[in-house]
Amino acid sequence: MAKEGFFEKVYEVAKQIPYGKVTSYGAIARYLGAAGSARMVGWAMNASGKDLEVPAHRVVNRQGLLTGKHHFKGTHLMQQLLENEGVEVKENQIQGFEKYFWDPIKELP
DNA sequence: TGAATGACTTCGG
DNA sequence: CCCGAAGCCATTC
Repeated sequence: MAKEGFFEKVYEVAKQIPYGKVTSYGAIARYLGAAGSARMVGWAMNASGKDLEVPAHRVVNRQGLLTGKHHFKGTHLMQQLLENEGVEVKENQIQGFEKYFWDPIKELP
């Protein structure tokens, strides 16, 4: 089995995302020290949904676009989850993304 | 061992 | 301003 060190870190950060907040793959990757490995963050999310319960719906790309939505169970499940948390989303894109953006590098120690 | 993939990001035309 | 291509790193076949 492969090492889950990287994934484990991603899970930790994703779980620490506060309610009604969102972050980007690049931000998490950079926080983990793996700047440039933004794809791996998404990869970790893919694995997270299989075993752990990680709020992957709170993780979006740099544009605040729900790119990972295509990998969710439902079509609008990810969007509904965000809206349920008070995040305004339209056309798979978060409205006022900067307002809901939560940077682990700035928020987490 | 090497090649391919991927829920991103950035630069160039 | 909009679209396309390359780069990145870790995991998987």
